[in-house]
Amino acid sequence: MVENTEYLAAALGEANSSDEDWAIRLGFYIHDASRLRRIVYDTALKPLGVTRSQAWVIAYLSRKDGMPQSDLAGQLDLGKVALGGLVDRLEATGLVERRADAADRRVKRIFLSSEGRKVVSRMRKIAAATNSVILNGIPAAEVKAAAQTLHAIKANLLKMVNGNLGDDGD
Amino acid sequence: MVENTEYLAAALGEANSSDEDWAIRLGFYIHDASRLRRIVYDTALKPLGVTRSQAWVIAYLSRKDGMPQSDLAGQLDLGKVALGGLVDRLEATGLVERRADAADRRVKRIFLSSEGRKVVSRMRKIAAATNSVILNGIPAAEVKAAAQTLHAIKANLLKMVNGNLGDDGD
DNA sequence: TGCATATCGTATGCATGCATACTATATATC
DNA sequence: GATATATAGTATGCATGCATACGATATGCA
Repeated sequence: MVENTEYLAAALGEANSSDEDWAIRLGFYIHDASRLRRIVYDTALKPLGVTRSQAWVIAYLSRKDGMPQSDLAGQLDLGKVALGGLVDRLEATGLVERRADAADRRVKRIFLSSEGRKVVSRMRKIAAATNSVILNGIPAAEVKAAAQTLHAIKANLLKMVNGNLGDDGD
Repeated sequence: MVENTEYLAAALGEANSSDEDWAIRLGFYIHDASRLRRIVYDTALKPLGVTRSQAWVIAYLSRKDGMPQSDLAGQLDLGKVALGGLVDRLEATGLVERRADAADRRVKRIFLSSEGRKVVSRMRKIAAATNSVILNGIPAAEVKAAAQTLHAIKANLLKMVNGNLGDDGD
């Protein structure tokens, strides 16, 4: 949402000691990188007619087809409502299908359509290509280190968000 | 939006070579960390009655009061419409004020109210405290390295998004 | 002077996400 | 078996963000 983090870092934090400063910057960079990644992926996926959120749903289904909506929401860490809306739209474009569960009539299971499967396969190529451009020129060691640090940050954040609800062991 | 990245990384990428794997994970971690940070900050700011987006607007204003809406939108990298909505809500809660520009009647300048100023000062304390918890236990050197890597990634992303529109020299 | 063009902010409509509340259905407990 | 409780999905309404279109002004150039 916000890109010129230098300014905002100054506006939000008063710290200028170098460690504090990097800490504040990191937060903004995470935010910026995420936002820009979203834009880039949305643009890259536009020809497929799916949004990023929709893409995630069908990517997930391509590995675990036929999940109940609630499970899918939990796996993707989305609310039931948000996932319901996504499925609505995916169903409207024919990439996905809701089928009633025979055993539990409350449950609706979500299945990829064959059209959906095609989209997933095109998606994978696009995602791989996009990612390599995004990381262009950055040494693999740095990428790995950054990933590990972010993983630790994510663990801290998860602790703050919930006492560890267990939906994410990662 | 999605937390259990391990699974999705596998679903989206086919690569398992370690470098590729970290590259893919990094993308998801960026996304997860950003999303969780958002939740954490929203929660922390809730007592102040402002959302994160609103917080950014007033934080920015605390340094550059009286900007025209368009400039503010550009600085915060938001669309005019999105910013207009934020200002609507901030104005409704009395943190901010729109005043007509005398010279150019198209322009409305945004000013922090005294109430808004109070909120900003409380915000700063909350933001600093929250950030230190988020980075708890992570060595300063790692934080700095991650920030620098993300900065490079951000630069790549900016190149992809636009040919460098110049709104973000950072 | 006067029209063509650019810019400012608003109006609209779509996609997402959140929270809360509600319906239908299961399950557990007495 | 009957009632209390939990779970699956849906309905609603708010906050954000995007894109497009528009009305009000400004400005540039003939």
